[in-house]
Amino acid sequence: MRESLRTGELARLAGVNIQTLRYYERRGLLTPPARSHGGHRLYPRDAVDRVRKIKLAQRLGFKLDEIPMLIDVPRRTLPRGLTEQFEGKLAEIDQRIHHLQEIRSQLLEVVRAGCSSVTDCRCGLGDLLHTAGHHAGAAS
Amino acid sequence: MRESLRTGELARLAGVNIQTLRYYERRGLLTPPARSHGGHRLYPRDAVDRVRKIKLAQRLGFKLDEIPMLIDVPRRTLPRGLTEQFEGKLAEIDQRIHHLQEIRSQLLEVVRAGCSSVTDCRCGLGDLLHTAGHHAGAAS
DNA sequence: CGTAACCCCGTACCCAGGTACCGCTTGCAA
DNA sequence: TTGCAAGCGGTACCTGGGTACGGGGTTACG
Repeated sequence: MRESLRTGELARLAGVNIQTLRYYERRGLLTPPARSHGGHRLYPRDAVDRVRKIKLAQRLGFKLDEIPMLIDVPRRTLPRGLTEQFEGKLAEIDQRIHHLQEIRSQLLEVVRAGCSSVTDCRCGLGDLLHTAGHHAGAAS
Repeated sequence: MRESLRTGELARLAGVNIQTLRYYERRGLLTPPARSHGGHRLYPRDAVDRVRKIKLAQRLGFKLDEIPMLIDVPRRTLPRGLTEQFEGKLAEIDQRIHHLQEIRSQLLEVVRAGCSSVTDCRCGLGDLLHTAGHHAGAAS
């Protein structure tokens, strides 16, 4: 087992696309690795870990730009804000859920009103969607 | 009251940016309006309605590309699929809510474990986020 | 007729998170 | 030594919904 990984190996092990690794490097999420004398990237083995952590943080809803703050913790600059990061994100997610639920209930209202026919439409929102059709013959 | 609106007036009345109107026109959401002899757009008054309907459909979670199918109902081609459109979108929204809820519960787990300190971290997911810090001294 | 405000068009840019293509090297094996 | 996959860098493109800029033409009002 070599002590360094090449792009393709890292990509396979971490479950991402090769291009993605280069993209992360451009974005500053991965430090530029050593190179072979031919210029090929030679990743340390724990790069797998790092990429997986990135992916995990992503699945938890963090944006790429937010991730370094989470995982580049120097173990000394003790991040008092770490829990706050998570709590903030939690609040963010809650808000998004809430927003979607509002949309959901409005949609449900439309569906329940059952405006399957445009000429026989009696739901409030759906009505709004059709008024021009009903009232403005020469529209557009 | 003139019977046609200029771009800026329509934009103000419908609550969108002027550029947005041109963008909608490019996207086929607004039919190209008449022009003054100098080339300025002259929108019919009911264009306000149309733009507002577009915005409403958008708030209900529809993409711009999906909106013409909803509001360009010729009142004759009776859209058997109209309710289906809404139901489909509802299912889509439900799925997104569900996905966010999964994220939420994982985040909650992390927060509850309270890994405010990296050296005193005992949560499962948070642990994953820190293992490199704990175990791989020379990482990155 | 002057001039301010408005509008024209095309193009480029923004966010996020990648993906694809190109022509050229490198590494490794037979 | 040659063959060829895999990797290289750079750039362009994708989705989605716009926004901004620049350099000009038009309109309305006085």
